[in-house]
Amino acid sequence: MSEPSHPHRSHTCGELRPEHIGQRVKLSGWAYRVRDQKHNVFIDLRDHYGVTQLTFDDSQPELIARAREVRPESVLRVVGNVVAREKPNPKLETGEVELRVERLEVESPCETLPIQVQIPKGESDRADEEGRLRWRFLDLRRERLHRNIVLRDQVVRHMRDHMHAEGFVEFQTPILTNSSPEGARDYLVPSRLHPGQFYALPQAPQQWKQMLMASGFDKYFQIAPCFRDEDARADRAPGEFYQLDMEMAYVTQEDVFGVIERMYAALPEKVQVPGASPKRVQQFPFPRIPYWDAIDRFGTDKPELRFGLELCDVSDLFASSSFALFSDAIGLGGRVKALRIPGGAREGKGAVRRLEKHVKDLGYGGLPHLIYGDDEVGGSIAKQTTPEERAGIRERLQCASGDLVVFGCGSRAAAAKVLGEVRLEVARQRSRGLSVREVGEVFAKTRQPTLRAAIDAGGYVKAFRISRLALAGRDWRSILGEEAVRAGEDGTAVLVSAWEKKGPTEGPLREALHPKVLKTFEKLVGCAEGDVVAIAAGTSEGSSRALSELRSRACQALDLPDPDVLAFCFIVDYPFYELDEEGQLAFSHNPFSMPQGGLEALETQDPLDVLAWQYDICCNGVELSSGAIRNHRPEIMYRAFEKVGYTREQVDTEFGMMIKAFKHGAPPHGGMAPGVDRTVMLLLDEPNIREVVAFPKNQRCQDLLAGAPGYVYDRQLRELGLRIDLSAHGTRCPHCGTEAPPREHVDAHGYRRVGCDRCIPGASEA
RNA sequence: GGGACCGUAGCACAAUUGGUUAGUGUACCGGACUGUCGAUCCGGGGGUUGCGGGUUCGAAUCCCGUCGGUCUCGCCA
Repeated sequence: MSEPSHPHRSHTCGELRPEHIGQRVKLSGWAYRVRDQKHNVFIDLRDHYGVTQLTFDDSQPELIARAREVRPESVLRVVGNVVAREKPNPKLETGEVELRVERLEVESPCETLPIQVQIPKGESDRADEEGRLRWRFLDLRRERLHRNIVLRDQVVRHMRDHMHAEGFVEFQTPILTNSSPEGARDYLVPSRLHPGQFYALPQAPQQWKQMLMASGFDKYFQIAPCFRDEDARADRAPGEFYQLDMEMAYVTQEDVFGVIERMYAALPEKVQVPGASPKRVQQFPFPRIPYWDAIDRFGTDKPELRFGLELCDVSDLFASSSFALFSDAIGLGGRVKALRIPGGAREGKGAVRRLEKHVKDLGYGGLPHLIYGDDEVGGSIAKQTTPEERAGIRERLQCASGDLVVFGCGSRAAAAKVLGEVRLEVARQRSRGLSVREVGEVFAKTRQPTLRAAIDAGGYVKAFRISRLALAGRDWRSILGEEAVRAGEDGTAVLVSAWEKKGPTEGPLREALHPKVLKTFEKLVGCAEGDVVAIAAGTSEGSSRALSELRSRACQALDLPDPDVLAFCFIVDYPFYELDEEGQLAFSHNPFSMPQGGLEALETQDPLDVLAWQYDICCNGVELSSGAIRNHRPEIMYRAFEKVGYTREQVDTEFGMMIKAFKHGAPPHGGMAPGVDRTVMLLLDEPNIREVVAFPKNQRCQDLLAGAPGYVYDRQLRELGLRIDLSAHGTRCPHCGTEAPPREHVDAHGYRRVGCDRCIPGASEA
């Protein structure tokens, strides 16, 4: 048989199927797992496309000897024959065949791995954040991260396709530009040709897209890098991130919403996460919620709409109350708001304390609450309130026995905000366990017949847990469906059981779960007494789909956020101004948005009542973007800025480019800029933005792989006319923290560095 | 800049809550094994418990400082 002629491969590692049996093929890839049985050696060869099992036997002693020497993550090139497997592996796409190797070359051997690409049993792929960043190219080989980056491409591609299909033109705008009017700190780039002057990296291409509108391009978009020197969050990358930046001329905000909601509504079907349950959009068109409505109902301007538990205004019940905390707040023009947590009292005193601790950790004073029993009412403010007031609350909120009612008071926003935090915390606590986990290991040897058949055919067992569903006196069987054992149409088996101290109550799951592995399972899934647990076995997709269906049913019945649902909304009618900490009038959002009512509103209304054509898009409690219909009228802009203390001259100098453009025929225009990274996080259920970025920075904005930021050569600084002066940065060495004033040094390589004498040895003083 | 939690072998985690020689898994090295597939079994090497100081007869454990990590408030569209 002739050898495949391509120097590296004839097929990929995800390609071989039974129809290739008998062919002679060449594969290249990484040695993923090596299973050495001396007389038989198996190597799983992995590339971007999949995994193929290579086999070696002792008919060729020299070959198998070399196969046994192969170290994980070495790059191999092999030639061999595709044969059918004696025992297929349903977990691999190529699992029906294997490659009987006849030639093996180690193209690029791998040293001992600093982090393992194959995740060891019982370990998390999230462990050792620093090591992951330092060895990012290895981390990126791991299944989940590799998959995330590929899915990110699908998201970005969908965004591009959608925007083009809607008639938008893609642009690239300057990266070296000047400081823009957004509020964050700038990254500055010193200019060599103009010593002492600086470029700024764009915080967003805001000014440029408005220039393009003034230039007549009508519909602009860009997958735009944005640079902001601000501190990180779990969902906010430090330094840089990407937005789908878009802007349109001659539009209302509804025109902008249409483009964006069509893009997001189509996204879940364009991006399928392998092995995960599909996402669906809760409501289309997306609800438009006025800013103050969102605050009043959810206590936040980024409401989580996947479950109810809305806040209720009870100010009228306490207007003349003898309970001073509430009546004083109302007397000062504020509100008293209440949130009913159904069954909240049945979850024990610990649950109330946890909620109280949560709000205290966030800086609130405490959490006044009432506990409604069959007849009596308890709780922290039971003694300070009258029976009439407590009955009024019971009636207003339709309280049942076992409900917990928590209160917030203060200004309209403050009263709602604390309850908004409680609302989210309740949902967080109650939805613990809802995420689907792979638990195949526990059931590897089960003899439960339905499960056994499904595992053998599909290879996967997954599980989720509903916290305390069986405790709350609810009929969990009717919520989830009658039978404890089900076989789905595609051969997927589903087992459901409530949980007691000793384990599952239902026979089938008890039978499937060997007593020896019960503890392992309980630890893995987090089962506790009163929980209800569902497991499904079959293919990766089949088991996910079956569980997803069950879970959605439970979430609906229990008022929990369904992990498979995307609840988008637009928040509209933001206030144009607000008062800052010193009580001064300030722009509440973007100073370049158009006030509703235009110049007349600015002249005649109380500034705090003026609304802006300013909006946000949120999903599942996460802000994806804000945007606005812009203010393209210089006279309105001067007046708007005047109110916050800017003179005409200041506006002209600071925003010269914009004002100039708007004085030469600018179209009405508006847009928004949804975050690309956050969109991907949402779709992939990733809790941290680093999981969807190929080369992220750590919290302190360092790239541990590239070693950025770093010192530069002394001559570079001289060319730029710069000196380093750390006198305003304390008297500690930035490396070791010792109390030794850092000094500038030029080290042996010519780098200009800062540190104490101990940290930069051998350096000569600059 | 503030707060919370964390830091033990390359990596993940233990250490009966202050008590003998700091353990287990994985990775690494060696051995056994003819169909494995997260292989299994046996053996071996590997530790300044982040660093500095303090309390104590005795510190991985308690206290202070510091460095590093994650989350969070401030900040941020």
